[in-house]
Amino acid sequence: MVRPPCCDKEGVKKGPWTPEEDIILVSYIQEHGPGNWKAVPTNTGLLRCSKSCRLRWTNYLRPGIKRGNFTDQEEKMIIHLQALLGNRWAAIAAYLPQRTDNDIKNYWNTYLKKKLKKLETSNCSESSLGNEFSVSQPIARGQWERRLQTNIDMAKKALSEALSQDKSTFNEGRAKGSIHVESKPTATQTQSFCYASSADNIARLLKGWMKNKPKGSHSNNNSYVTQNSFACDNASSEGRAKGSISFEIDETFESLFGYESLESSNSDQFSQSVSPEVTIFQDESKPEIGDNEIMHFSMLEKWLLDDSACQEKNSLSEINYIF
DNA sequence: AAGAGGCACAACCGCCCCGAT
DNA sequence: GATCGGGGCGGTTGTGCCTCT
Repeated sequence: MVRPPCCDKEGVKKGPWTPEEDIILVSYIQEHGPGNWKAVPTNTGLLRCSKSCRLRWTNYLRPGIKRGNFTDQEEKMIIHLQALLGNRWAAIAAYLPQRTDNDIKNYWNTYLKKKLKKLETSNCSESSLGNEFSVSQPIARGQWERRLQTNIDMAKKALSEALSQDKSTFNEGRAKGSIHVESKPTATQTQSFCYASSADNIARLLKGWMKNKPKGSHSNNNSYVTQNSFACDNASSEGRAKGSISFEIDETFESLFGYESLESSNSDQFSQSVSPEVTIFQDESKPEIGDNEIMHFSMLEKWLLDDSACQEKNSLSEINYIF
């Protein structure tokens, strides 16, 4: 028996999300928390299927997401982890806080895969890419995996400990679903911060949208797209002068979400500034990461990078394992 | 200036897993 | 234990932008 689609094909809107839709979705999630996606289109009036709503949230609207501009370290981690784990993007994303599996997947498919293939073909001439990737000693794959597993086990253990502590300290104020907080902010604190963090993402989208808008889009026109806005704004948000348009939008969102300033909308700053006090969304963005977990991930990352430093020469042989 | 081709990325599709009943 | 449904995941597609000729 063929399973029916998650929603009716008719009356379901497809294609790029509009800022208006984003706002509706975020507002709803602010109020009800993520989860129960089936109910989202019904309760919000969005003409989107539940799955589309979930993806939009998890990949783009969720707070604390960093987009574009992969660093060298991240790139190396992706290469290592892909060699280790294969195309298990969700697993890889778990090691790269603030990155989504979709983002990593896209980055791999559009850039890294080609880069590595180039490397592979040019590798005959050895060291064509400096010392970054070259084949010399065969890697002790089993050892590598054992070390990874050990760290994963440690992380899991830390997580379960953290969670058990949470349960003892966290109480009824919790919304349904997967939401939980580590410390217990006041309702006002939580509420306003959640708005801020999500509004932040949307504001960045809108700013990017407004940049593109003069090309002929109107506010009621659905032809606009929101892509690239994060990357652009991450790069440009700091030290940016307030133009009239962005200022208007800021004001709009300030009034709409009660958010003080959107000008500090750098993801890194965001995560740094909030990491000790985890909000429901912060937590939801990486459900399995607690403070201890973060510590272990940092450790793991350090280990990966340290390891990459001494084993980069071997990475191609790992990569060849995949190709 | 215009068209072709490539690139980047958001979003969709279909399968699978897992918890609830 | 079987069935159902929601959600997660990976693969793929569609589309706008950019660069080259």
